[in-house]
Amino acid sequence: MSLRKEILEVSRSMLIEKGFGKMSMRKIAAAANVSATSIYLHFKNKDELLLALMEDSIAQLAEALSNSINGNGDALYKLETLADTFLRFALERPQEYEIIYMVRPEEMPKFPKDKFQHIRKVYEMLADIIEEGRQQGQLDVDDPLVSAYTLWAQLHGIVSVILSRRLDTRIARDKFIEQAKDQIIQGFITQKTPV
Amino acid sequence: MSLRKEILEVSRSMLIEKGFGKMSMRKIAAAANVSATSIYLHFKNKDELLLALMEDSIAQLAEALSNSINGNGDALYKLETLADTFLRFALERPQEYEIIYMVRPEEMPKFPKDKFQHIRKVYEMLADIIEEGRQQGQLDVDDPLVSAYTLWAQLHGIVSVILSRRLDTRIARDKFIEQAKDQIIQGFITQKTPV
Amino acid sequence: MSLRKEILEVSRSMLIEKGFGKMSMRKIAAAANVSATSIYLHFKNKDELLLALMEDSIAQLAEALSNSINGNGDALYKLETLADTFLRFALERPQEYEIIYMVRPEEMPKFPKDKFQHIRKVYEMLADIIEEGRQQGQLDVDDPLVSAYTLWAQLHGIVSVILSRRLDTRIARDKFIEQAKDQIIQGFITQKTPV
Amino acid sequence: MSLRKEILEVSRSMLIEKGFGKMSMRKIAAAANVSATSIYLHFKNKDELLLALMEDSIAQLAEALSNSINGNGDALYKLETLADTFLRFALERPQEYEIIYMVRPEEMPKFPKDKFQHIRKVYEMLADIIEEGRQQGQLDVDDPLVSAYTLWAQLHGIVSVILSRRLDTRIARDKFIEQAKDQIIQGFITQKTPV
DNA sequence: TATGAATGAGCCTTCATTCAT
DNA sequence: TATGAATGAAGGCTCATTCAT
Repeated sequence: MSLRKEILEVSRSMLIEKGFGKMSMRKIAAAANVSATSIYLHFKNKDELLLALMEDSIAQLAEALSNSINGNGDALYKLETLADTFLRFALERPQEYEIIYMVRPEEMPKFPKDKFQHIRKVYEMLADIIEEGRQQGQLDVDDPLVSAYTLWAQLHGIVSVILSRRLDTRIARDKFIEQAKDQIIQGFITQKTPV
Repeated sequence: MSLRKEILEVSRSMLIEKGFGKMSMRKIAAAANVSATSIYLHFKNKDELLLALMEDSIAQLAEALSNSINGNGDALYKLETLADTFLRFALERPQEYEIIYMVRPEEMPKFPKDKFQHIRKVYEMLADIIEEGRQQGQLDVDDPLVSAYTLWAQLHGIVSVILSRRLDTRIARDKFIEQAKDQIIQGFITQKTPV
Repeated sequence: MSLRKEILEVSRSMLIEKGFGKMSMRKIAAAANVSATSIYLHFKNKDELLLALMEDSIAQLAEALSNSINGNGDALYKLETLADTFLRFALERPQEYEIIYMVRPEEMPKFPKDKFQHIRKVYEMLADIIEEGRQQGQLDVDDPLVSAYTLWAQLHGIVSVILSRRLDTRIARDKFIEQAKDQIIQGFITQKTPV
Repeated sequence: MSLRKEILEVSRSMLIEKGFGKMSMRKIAAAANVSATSIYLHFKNKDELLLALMEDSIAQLAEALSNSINGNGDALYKLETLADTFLRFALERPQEYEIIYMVRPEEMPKFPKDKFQHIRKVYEMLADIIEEGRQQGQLDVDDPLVSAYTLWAQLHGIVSVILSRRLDTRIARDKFIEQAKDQIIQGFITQKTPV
């Protein structure tokens, strides 16, 4: 494996296990069995390394979502599939997922916007499907792009509560996820007789 | 103002602005115009300081939510009010809100569980209202406590996307919030003719 | 118990258990359930506190030695008794004993010489007994005062090896002590036929 | 000179002059004209630095003792030579010597036992010589290994009193040493007519 | 592409001591 | 006699980064 990849992999684990503050160049170097200096041959500095990790994670999530809808089914079915995929990705590969949200907002400006094009594409894919559902009368939404964001946000909320371990110990994780997913989707569906 | 309060206030800003890792006792001391040592007269160490901040924030959110429903209205109305209050609190006082989620999960064990009783009470209040709505046939939920958590989680997702500045610049914040809120509530409502 | 005594007692334990470096005024205060400031009402500073501890210990050792020889027996017997007492005191009350040697030499000048008069008296008592033995032909020594110091020094060596845990684990402590004591005394005794 | 050696040398002085507690990494760095950080390139931490100093000192003492007996003479002569060498080493190079006893017993467990093998070898050399003297009828000892330890302990006592400046100002240092040495050796010698 | 040596800045924390009460 | 609040100094240590090789 190339050193670059090795560094990324080691960093990813460390980032998740110890948090950004305790992910140190030294420790990464030690874990990758190279000198600390060597990291700088591949990444300009710690921020760039983090950015590379983010890009990677975003790309993977995007790919997972894309792959999961292979043309089959109507808009609602696709939406459910996407929600499923999103939740599964986030919960099965928390490392990848969490990194996307790891950069603190006030540090975001440091990160070049064009790196987030990938994620925009995902939103647009979501918006397209929602728009499709709207036209078919299945979904009751106002603005599809906004809805894409609300959908993602709600799913992120579910994931976030679990990954940050704020879920009550009295509550079964799977039940929580199922119920949440149903409610979220329900919020998008056209009601026959509006309340 | 007491030094203790001054420290808490200064820390709170710093915690939000720079994150826990970069919130340093020295900087807090400097900002509060006291010696670094003095902080230790009021807080045993950095962790305890963070804990005090968390407790504070949780208490304030709990109070805001409690105050907002003053007996008026039916369950659905109360639920909408609570969602409103939650979002307003989080977005108007992001400092208070964010601190609640600032402790990274892997560091959670450091923090005594009993400090989170406060937050449990909030969940139980939510659950009670949801149960009330269920009995009145307004809300269609399975397990009220679980629903309390899914509600909170979805609201948190909305807040989280905004505060972490992941919202697309093309999207109007207010529109996003309104639409999100409607969808979330919609997910709880009993459908006349189930789809 | 007077606070002064309480402080002394607490300090003594702490001094032995943690060493001078880690015996802190704060910790002493905490252990004695008083404020750190209060210590300064009884002792000018940390050095004075240590000095008080030393004086105390020296006085106790001196007393133990004095008491042990109550006129009975000849000089050799007295010498053996003193050696016994010395070793027993040091090994049974290592706290008291070690403090006597705890002040580092380069810090000795800080400590007023007249505080060590007590210990001089002990040496003089030893010298007197040795002189008595010399006159009776039992002991073969050159200068009694010098001999008092060599005796003490050798005994101290034995104690020191034990207390500093440098004794080989293969060696039985009691055997070591017995053999050492015999050899030391033997070094003082007049040989019938000098070698 | 290599920085490692420079650090060791500077530390050694500081350790003796100020004691372990007041020997600070920063001060060592300053005295060696390097940054404090640089020390950590050569020694993992303060304890390891102390350990390196100890090992060094032990090795040097062991070597001095080994070298001093070059096969010549009988056991008694060798024993006297060793005592001489021991005392001279300790008093001429007090820094090297004192470090051997500088680690406080309660901190000993931190230090790996196998580092003290060197010193065991010295004891065994002593024991061999004593055993030789016993077989030749020159020395009257019970257990040679125990005797090796008592010999060392007695010599250490002499050194200790001098280095810790507890020797009475009325007493000539050289006289004290000579007399002590004679008495110690005397304690080992077979008495023609036992008393 | 890789490294060892080096560093300045910064970290959390503890300390002995003082001062006003 | 006692204290709570405060502090300057210092401690061990880790960090991201650079430079010469």
